[in-house]
Amino acid sequence: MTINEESTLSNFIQQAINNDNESGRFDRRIHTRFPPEPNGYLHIGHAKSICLNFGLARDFGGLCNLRFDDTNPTKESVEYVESQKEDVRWLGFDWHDRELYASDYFDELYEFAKQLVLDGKAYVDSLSQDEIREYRGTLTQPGRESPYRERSVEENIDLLERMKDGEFPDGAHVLRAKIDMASPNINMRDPVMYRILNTEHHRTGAKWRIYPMYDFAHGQSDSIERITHSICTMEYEDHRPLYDWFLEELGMYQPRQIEFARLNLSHTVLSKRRLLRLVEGGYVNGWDDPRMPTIAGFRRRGYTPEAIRDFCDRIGVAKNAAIIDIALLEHSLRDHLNKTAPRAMAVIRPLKVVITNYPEGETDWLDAVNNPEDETAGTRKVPFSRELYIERDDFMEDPPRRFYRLAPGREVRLRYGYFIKCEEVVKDNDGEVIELRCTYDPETRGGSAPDGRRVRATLHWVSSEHAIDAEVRLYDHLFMRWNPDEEADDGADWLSFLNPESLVVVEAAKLEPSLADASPGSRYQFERQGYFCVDTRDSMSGKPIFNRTTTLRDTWARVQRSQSNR
RNA sequence: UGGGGAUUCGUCUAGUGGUAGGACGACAGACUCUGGAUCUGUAAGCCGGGGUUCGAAUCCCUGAUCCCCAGCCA
Repeated sequence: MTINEESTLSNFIQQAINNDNESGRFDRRIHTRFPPEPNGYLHIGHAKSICLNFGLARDFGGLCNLRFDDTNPTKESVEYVESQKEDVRWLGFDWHDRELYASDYFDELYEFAKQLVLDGKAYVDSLSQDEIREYRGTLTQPGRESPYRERSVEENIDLLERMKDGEFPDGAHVLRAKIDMASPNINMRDPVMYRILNTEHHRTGAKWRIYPMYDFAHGQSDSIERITHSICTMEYEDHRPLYDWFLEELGMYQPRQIEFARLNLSHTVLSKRRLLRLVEGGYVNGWDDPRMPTIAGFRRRGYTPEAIRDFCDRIGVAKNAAIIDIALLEHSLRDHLNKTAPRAMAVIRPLKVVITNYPEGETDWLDAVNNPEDETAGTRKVPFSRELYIERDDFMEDPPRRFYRLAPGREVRLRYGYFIKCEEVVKDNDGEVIELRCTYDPETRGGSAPDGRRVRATLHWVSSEHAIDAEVRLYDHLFMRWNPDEEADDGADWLSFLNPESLVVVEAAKLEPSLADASPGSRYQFERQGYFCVDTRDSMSGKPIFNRTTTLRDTWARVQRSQSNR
């Protein structure tokens, strides 16, 4: 896949690394890490970080660790660890033997904490949670020092050990760094290093009763792993002075933290809280619902890792809050699927067509190209017979200007088949068109006329006798709004912007018979309609279910839109 | 007069004192047995105001707007 060399080679993080290489700051060594907290499913925003961190390591000939930031056992689980590993792997990245955990360093971290206490740089605070908040001050007012701030080293060590040994209930004490309660940066106002959590950890079991906070664990973990560039999102910029402070006070090797803007995607939400609400509120069917912006959701929807990686390369890396048009993701998707997905014919909303001059009971097996973008994909046979289905949308009794599909008296081509002409329209008592009676030209077999006659349209079709039935799930954007997070003028909230048509189920689509044994997860282009994949969860042999990954670009739809706007 | 960060086509993004470029999207056309793909072209931008300079997106001053921070979450 071609990547945009220009943009991938000129983002500010690459420049920073180049500078560090020139100055020899890290001995020209590059070592990054992707540090998810195993408390949920990875989403497209994480994909940006994964591609960035693993990509940098790849491009600069360095390494990238997978490190789980598992410092809060109340929210984390092995299930999440497993799903996150699967997602990183699926995206195409390999951490080799460096599957690491912040919890691997709990012993060392505890020793670091004791060292700071011994140095008079940390103390045990026994204020309640509310009191600590009160003492912290506000954004505009400095905080006040805790009455416990000047406890003796001996008392602090004693209390800390007893905290570790499980002598106290949750919240009784915390260990705090002694920095500056008047700092304009709230993170420096004696931040909490350890809190008591009488909870078992998914990896360390019942060993610990106290767990380190992010700020006390992350930098030291980076340092222990000899990370050179610790890349994180903008909200951690205010934490960088603290990151550096711990490492300096501890006299440890110091990586460089660099912040970039997290990804926002149009027509969806990416905050963990909102994603969780969608799942728990039943607005979608689980974390891997094909409408979810999770890696698992995209995978089930039929997206390819190549498409997501290409997207991450295209969006660039910068520091300003941006909302990327989801159309860009869809562009990367179509770009890859166009080259790789075999074509097939499927009629989603069938309209019966009888070829009146075609012999009854006869079947003609026609040659169809599997992928015009890939000669090696070969050809297949599709059956033609007297009774067919075409798409309802491909016929109009009273066609408007620029509609050049089938209409009474008009001739069109059936793809890889024959030219047919509509002779008669059959309706039911309600005036609904239920059948078309057409004639075919035997001379046009394969799709071209010996007399050089041309037709304006080519339609997809299936033979009714040979077609297989399938359920088709038509997915669309989850939200109707560019930015659902932005409150509406009338105060309506983000959930009210859910797209009621984000999933439309069609029970009885008609597929060409070659699709009968399509395996779960396999992707196709249904010609003239879009890319579809066999659902990996609900599809069963004999009763296939296809998910629409995305539509094809639709010029006719655009024409219709511009006509109705007039 | 709390701290931190940001602002370049509709949306992203390059630019590092010397012709504002690319991508997506939009529009127009060519081609086409997918109204797909492909190809060609068009429109579209430096947050505002001052200043420095032969020359400013870039340097200086000033203002505006947006984002993040007051978890014993990460």
